[in-house]
Amino acid sequence: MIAEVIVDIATSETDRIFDYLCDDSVIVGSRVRAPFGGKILSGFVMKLKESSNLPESRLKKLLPASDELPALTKESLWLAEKIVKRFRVPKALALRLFLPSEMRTGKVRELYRTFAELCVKKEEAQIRKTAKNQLGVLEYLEKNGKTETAVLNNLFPGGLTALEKKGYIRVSKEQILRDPYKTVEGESVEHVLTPDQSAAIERIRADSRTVQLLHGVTGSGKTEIYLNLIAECLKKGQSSIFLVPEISLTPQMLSQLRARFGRNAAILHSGLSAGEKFDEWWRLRTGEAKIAIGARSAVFAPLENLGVIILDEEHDSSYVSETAPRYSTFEVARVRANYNGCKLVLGSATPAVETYKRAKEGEFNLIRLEKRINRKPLPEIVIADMRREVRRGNNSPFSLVLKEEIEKCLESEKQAILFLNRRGYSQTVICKECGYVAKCEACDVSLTYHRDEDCLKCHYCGARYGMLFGCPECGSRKLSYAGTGTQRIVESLQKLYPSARILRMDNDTTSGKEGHYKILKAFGERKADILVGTQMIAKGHDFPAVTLVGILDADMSLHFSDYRSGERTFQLLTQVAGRSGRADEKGKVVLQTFDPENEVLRFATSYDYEGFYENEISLRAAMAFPPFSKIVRVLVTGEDDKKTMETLRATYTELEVLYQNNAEKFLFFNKMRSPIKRIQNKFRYQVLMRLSDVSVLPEIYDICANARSRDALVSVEENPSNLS
DNA sequence: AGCACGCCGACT
DNA sequence: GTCGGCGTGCTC
Repeated sequence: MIAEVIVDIATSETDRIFDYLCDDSVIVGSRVRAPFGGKILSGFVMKLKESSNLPESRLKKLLPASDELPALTKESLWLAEKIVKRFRVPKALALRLFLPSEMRTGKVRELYRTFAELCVKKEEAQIRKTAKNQLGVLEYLEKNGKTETAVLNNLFPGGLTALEKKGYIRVSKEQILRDPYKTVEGESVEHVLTPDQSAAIERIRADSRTVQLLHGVTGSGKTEIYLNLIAECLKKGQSSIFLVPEISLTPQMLSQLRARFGRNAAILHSGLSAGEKFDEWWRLRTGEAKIAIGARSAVFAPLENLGVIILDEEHDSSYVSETAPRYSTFEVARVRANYNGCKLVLGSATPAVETYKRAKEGEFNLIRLEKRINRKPLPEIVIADMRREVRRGNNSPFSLVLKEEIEKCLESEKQAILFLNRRGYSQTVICKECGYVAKCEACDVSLTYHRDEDCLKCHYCGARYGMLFGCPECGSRKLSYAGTGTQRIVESLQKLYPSARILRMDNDTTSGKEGHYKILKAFGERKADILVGTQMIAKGHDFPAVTLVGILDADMSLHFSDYRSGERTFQLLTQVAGRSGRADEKGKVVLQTFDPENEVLRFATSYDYEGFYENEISLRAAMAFPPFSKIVRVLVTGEDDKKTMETLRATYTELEVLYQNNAEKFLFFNKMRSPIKRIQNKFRYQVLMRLSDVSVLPEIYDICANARSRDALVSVEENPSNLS
């Protein structure tokens, strides 16, 4: 028997079939070990055949495989092929998406995990009193008996290895599936649907379209609808995928899911250990678990016979992969839904403009949930005009209204969240007296200040503008070139309220997910009165005692140099506002801005999505921004500036032919240096295009796949979220 | 992605 | 005269 194998090296050089001799125990879709160029690599069996074009003497034998069940299903192989075609990525790269990364990097050894147990009495062991970790291990084992080594290594680093060397401990492997949620107690919850929820489910069932969009305000009970749909599938023996933004897999959410579905659900999230992730994946593959819950990558869950796919918080930017293949979770989910003949249910309080447009045009079924379940009003949003504050001589980051509210909050022993809206690294110029923002004359997006060249640039057309020293509108010299950091906010806050307990959370200060979680937990336990942070505090956790949310600089994201900044701001503000007044107390939100007349802010304060959408879509149409066009960036990066430039030139020449033959499909076409010229020692050049017709996209991918060389990488991004 | 093979510059 | 740089090509 001959196996057609793709070796797990993601380069174009090795991206072809290699034939191997094998026996008939090998199955299509399984992972195998293959001798390749003097090394043993893992590979994927794509096909089996009787004979090869090569003489048998030149073929090598596959090593005996251990997979009794192939890692990849028929559907996985089919979907991988689709991804290869769509993004022109090496097959190995597409195939990797379907396996837990831990499986590939060799961190997981099959289905085993290791246990340690004492093989001598604790008294017999001779250990120095100072060896705390070794003593710790001994004590733990005496008390708890046989224990997983991972637990011990975590609690007493190093202790185990030392004891093992001395022979006091026996380590054994056991084939046990890890259950990461053993300790999570599920309290079973009553789930009676409201008439609105039942009606929504009925409408989803009755509609024949694949994609269903649930548009419902925060608290309208979307989650219950999802869970109901999933439960329905489970009853019929069908499987389901439930996709959520990574951040929303909070402990509360996990226990809720656990309570509802028990071991039928496999929950894939970044907090799991390598082994746990693998086992959850394996439970899905074997069919033991029929529900996959997780972030973006869970869309590749190895499930068969799907009954429904749910994509919650559909607008969330984490659903777009930022590394190749740059798939959109929505696109993959829809392809899978079509393959399985099942529904894809999108849900959001603030759908992406593009999604909403397609729903309104009838491509997706649009279902609105207007009422909140508990009938509680949404918190009141007050706009504070920061221009007036500056004119009155208040140069602090806090408006008078906000100060008053903070004082009230502290007096009544409630909690407050102050939200600093700093996005990314780019900075815009804003006049502190009239709210003027420097924009590109051609593109109508905010200009970005570049410190290195001391100029302003438009990231969409590459135009350069000189620095401003006074406001062109009002002549004021009070121009702000940078936002204020959380550090400074905390300092001035502490000065104002010396006795207040303040917590700070941002990317610079908190290391890793653990750190974030710890801070949120401390705040939830009311160990602080005020939490100051960036957008990472916008989502997730419920803080019942929070009655005030202050948005310090609503303008920062509004004037971010991106055509989606209005959309992002509306989504962000809606989300942040939802942090206030979660329990009985009525919440309040103070929104500080230099641009109080701004439409996006106006619509956000009245929770008017429809109004926001109509306004936004007409702006997009006027400027021919997506969804009325597609922005495509071809990025060329390489360590050698000259060679990178040469690759750019070659790529550009090819693309230019395409452009000239299809000029009517292009709204914009040009090459330029990237706004950030060098990242991680790699020089960056780009060809920026805006297409009115995407039919040339496959050719763009082709050109770029052929253009990449040993010296430079050529990648294609569609509607990139960040043009640096 | 590695690794071997191979052709030109700085040494013993 | 040799050692070693890394450009080019191959791996079933």
